[in-house]
Amino acid sequence: MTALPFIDLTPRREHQWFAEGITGEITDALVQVPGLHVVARDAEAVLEGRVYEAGGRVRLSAELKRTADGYKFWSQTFDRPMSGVIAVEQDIAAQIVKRVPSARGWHPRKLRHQASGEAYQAYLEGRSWFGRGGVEALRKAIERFEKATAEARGLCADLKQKLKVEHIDDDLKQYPSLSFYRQGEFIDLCRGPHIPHAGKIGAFKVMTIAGAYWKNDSTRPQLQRLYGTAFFNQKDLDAYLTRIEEAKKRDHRVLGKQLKLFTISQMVGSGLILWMPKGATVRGILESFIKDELLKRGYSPVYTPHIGRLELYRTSGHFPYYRDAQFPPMYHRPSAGTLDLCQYRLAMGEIDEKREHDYQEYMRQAHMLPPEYLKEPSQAKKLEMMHQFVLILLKELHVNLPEYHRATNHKDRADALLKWLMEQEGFLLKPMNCPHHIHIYKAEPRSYRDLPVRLAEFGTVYRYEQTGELNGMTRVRGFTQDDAHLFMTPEQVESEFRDNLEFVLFFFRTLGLTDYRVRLGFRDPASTKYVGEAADWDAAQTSLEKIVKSLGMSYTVEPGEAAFYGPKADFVVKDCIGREWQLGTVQLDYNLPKRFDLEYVGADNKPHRPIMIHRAPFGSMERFMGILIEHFAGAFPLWLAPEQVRIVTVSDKFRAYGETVERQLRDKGFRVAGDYRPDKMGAKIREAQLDKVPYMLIVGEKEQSAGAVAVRARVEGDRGVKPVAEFIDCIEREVQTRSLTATI
RNA sequence: GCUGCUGUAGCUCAGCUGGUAGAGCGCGUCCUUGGUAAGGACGAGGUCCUGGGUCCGAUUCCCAGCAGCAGCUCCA
Repeated sequence: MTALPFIDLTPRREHQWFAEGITGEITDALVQVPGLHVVARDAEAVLEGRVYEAGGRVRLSAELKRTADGYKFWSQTFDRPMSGVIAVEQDIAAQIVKRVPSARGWHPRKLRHQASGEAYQAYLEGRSWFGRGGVEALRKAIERFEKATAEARGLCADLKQKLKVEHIDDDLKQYPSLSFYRQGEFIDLCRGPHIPHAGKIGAFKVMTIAGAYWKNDSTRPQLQRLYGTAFFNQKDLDAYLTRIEEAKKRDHRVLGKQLKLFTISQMVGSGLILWMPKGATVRGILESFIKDELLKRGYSPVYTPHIGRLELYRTSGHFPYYRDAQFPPMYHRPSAGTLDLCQYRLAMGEIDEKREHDYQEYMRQAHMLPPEYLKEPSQAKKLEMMHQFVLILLKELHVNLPEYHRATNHKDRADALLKWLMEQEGFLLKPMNCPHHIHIYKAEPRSYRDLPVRLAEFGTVYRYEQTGELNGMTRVRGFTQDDAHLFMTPEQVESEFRDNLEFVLFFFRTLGLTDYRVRLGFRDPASTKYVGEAADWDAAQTSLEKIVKSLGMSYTVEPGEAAFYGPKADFVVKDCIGREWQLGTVQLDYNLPKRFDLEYVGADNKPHRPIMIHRAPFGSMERFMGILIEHFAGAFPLWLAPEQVRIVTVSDKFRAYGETVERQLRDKGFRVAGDYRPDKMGAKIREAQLDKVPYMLIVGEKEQSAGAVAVRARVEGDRGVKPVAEFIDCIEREVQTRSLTATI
């Protein structure tokens, strides 16, 4: 091991936790991570800036892929469990080491017992990979070889890579042969391609490490995944990192705070947006903009309440289908909630993790949680205990439910309970507006002459999103959709759908949103989550694609992305760090009209079933606002800016004149503020710049005597002195045309 | 929900492996009355996320919870 490189993992506070040599062992262990090659080089490169190497350079490599940003690389997911815990630097380095598989006798050993805490040292036993191959091994070419599938399976089994074996059995056995890559003695099943050898990587950085489900399936085990990026040289890497930093400055969560657009309070609840005056101003302008357009296009405004009876959502299917993503139902009888929970689980026939906590809580409150329940490992027995609990509850409530008692299995018991629950008055915070709008449609008989009926509302809905999904304004638990539901004859579907796509495009164009993609969400034929007849789906999907084609839009068809009731076209945009969000959406629905038994009278004087379109050009005001903040980097165009003009006085003496200018602008309907503090003008200008106010009007001696203002545009700077009236003309025009200039 | 990281003043963060905390910006008061991105002085402001535990002593170490961040899963 003499001249061999090693990683020095600097512990958080001191160095003496690790015996010298341990670091080499860690490198050694890293080598064994499937898909991760460790390369020794001459340089002082660091891993995440904190892992130093004595005589060489550590590099990670794996699949390289060219992207718009350069090269990206990521490791394969690890194949074996970890067994060591190391207290080192708090970030990446520790994570890598922590996750290294145990193949070579990786032993954690308690090093020292602090007053309370424990520190661990970990060390490896066994021969060193470097020890045998040395640096030369790392410079070896990465070679590809192929094996017949059966042989390949055997090789993976020999390497004790059980997930690879599983992968072959599940998905790869259809291929006659499989490819491997080898560097020295490291062998990995991989489709490739690979770089010729790891030395090709000039600079890399491990970006993040995170869990990922095996085969992206949340019921399967979770593995660790390393994300990194690699470039041919350090300069390109630095440039890339700088670009990322710049992008993060556009983050709507950062700008929203800085510019006082919105806030989120833990007390009010996570995922619930509090729109501050400036954010609310922008939203209000957007809403009026939409409302005006809707009126022009023949929509009728409606208002509906924020809650509805559970029965409504049972009929629509939303309550049973999205049960876990909703706030709990509200029953008048408190115990009905508990029975509802039991009914749900008896119906499912399993104890789901998500509801277990709630269930135990109810049981505990009812003094009905026996220790046996907690210890019971069998799901079937737990369900049986739940059933016994229901019996007691029914008795105590004096609920006579003969059907429940007669039932011999959980499914029938669940049905009996459901029947009772349906008689109980219960409400749900509305997760969707459509059921309410449907009942407006149903409130009067409809003739084909009335169609299409277009009902629009800024409808606020509530969904209990998983904690891990919440994200600023883009993923929240309460949001307002710029929603509308259209009811029409089959003949009208095509033109209505087309109009709506154009509608969305019109908004996006107005706001300068050009970087989006169109996604056609179709049914996944293999999935059971969809309702309705296959024939309806096929018809809907075919006509949808036809319309999109005829509009000349580029799009991708994505099976499995449909709503449960119908196919849809979504407009998807990226946020400042490249994550995709669905904004505008137009959805076809043949199912809800059936569920709610909607009708219209046709020309033949017979009842017919209308077809529905759900559409929301912005998606939700919250998400749209979030994306818009990032799109404009907080610098809204004049027509949207919460503060359009700021008066800046050169000194205190000109306050009175400043106020007359302010009044003139306000009378014309502009959003204007005056900064009359006795600070230096330069400081006040700087503040207005940072507040991203489009126009500053500097007033002092010169302006006062001329009845004018010195105009400073946020982007171009000083534009010279103008009479007030002339300035007003200018900005009136800019607002009317919804100009997007000066928004950088 | 899962994996990992983080949680200190209004904001951004520092606090050197345990002895009741600091900076910059912001805020307040006073001085300064100026010409296109930061004038100066003084001052106020903190349950160090919450709850347990270890210890003579915990912001610091341990456990649990909550919240935020990144990724995965989900997204009507």
